[in-house]
Amino acid sequence: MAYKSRVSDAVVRRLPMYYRHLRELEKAGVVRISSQELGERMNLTASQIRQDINCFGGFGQQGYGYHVTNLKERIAEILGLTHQYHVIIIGAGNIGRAVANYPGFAKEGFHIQAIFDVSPALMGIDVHGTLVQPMDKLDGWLAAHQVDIAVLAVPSAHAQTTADQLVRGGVRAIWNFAPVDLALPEGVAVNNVHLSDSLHILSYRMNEKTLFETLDANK
Amino acid sequence: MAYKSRVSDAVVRRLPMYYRHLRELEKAGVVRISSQELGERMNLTASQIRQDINCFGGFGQQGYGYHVTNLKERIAEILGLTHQYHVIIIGAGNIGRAVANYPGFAKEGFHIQAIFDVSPALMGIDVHGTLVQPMDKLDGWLAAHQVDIAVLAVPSAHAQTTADQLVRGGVRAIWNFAPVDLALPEGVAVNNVHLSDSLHILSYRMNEKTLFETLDANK
DNA sequence: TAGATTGTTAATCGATTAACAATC
DNA sequence: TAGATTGTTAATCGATTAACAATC
Repeated sequence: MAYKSRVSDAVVRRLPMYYRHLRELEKAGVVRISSQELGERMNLTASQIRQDINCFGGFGQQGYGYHVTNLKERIAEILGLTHQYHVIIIGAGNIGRAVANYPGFAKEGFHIQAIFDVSPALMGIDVHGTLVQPMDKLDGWLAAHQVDIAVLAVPSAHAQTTADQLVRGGVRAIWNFAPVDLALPEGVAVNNVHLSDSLHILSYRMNEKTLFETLDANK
Repeated sequence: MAYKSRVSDAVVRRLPMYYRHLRELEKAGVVRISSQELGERMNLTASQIRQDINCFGGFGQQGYGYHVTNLKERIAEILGLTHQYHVIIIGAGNIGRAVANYPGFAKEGFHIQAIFDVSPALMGIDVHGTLVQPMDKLDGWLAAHQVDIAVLAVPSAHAQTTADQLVRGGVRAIWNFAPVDLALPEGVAVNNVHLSDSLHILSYRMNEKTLFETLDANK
């Protein structure tokens, strides 16, 4: 049977935010925090924070609140940040290279093992200590190495076929930067970074007020 | 009084998706489409599509459906993509440069006018036809030019202060790539691209099943 | 006209908030 | 112990889905 997530997307999207704030609090030397205080900091209700955390277990203590470091560690586990991951990057364009050069990844357990591209001009170029390989080496690489995560940073026209290739090769998760909604089999995780969608949302928000003034006037 | 959005975030987040699919359909020569067909394509219910679209007006026709090009144009207007925008980039690191080099932006009306960075090593470097300027030129630039959108691609430690500086300089919208939740006054739009949050969500999803097997076992 | 499909109202479902007993 | 704050159940709110009359 298809695996059905037990935690709503709304909650999952907040998890990295909790992790970020807890790390900051820990860094600032805060030892304990109540759902009330954390809520004020994060612009959430205390109730929501307690509900969210209790999807995974009771990590707090009545009368005391939450131990910052402990809760941070629990959320790191929940997010899978206590594991190590083998990562490959498909596409050595601007985005692929920016991801490869992102300093925090290796520290968090995401280790870039290889980077592939079609363009002959980029062949053999050194990207953050990894040499760009031609795409026709991809199948061979997948056969020879265990790859956990593939960063998909290819033009949209090739995104789905490349994703299929990655899935056949045993990749467990795809971090997709192509402006496309991929169709993937059950069991392969995906998360999208749709940059142009994000810019369009920004553009919507900065124009919303004017938009409705116009729409209302034309009624 | 503070401006309260009339359209829920859930709807706004779907708008760029509609736009993307309608552009593809138009390109494929599809002239008309029903909410039913569009829903199958986008994995949404026909009902939801009609509800979403009717937040902004009745763009369909009973018995016919929606005219693809017309609906695409209406959504482009809603998203503010029929305007031209003056954009500056703060931070000429990997992300700032990747954004600057993104080919689609100018075509969609987002025109990069200037790029700033603190690092002396990057001064005067040409990024996609624009010379990197030192940060102390930013205030002067903002005083002399009308800037609609700032791309904020600086280290998190400087994100809030830089954002404040941009707001003082009259910037109307911030596209934020720093892993920080900015505090901004009413009337300044923001949208975040939290790359590490996105990766953490991917990591969560690929581990969720195992996670709950462990959590359940420990009960 | 008859058939199709929208726009819109009503019903349902799920997420958020409130309340409070449990307990540290 | 008394005070504080969680974990959890119940109430509310909002988003999604279903239904159907309007109409092209």
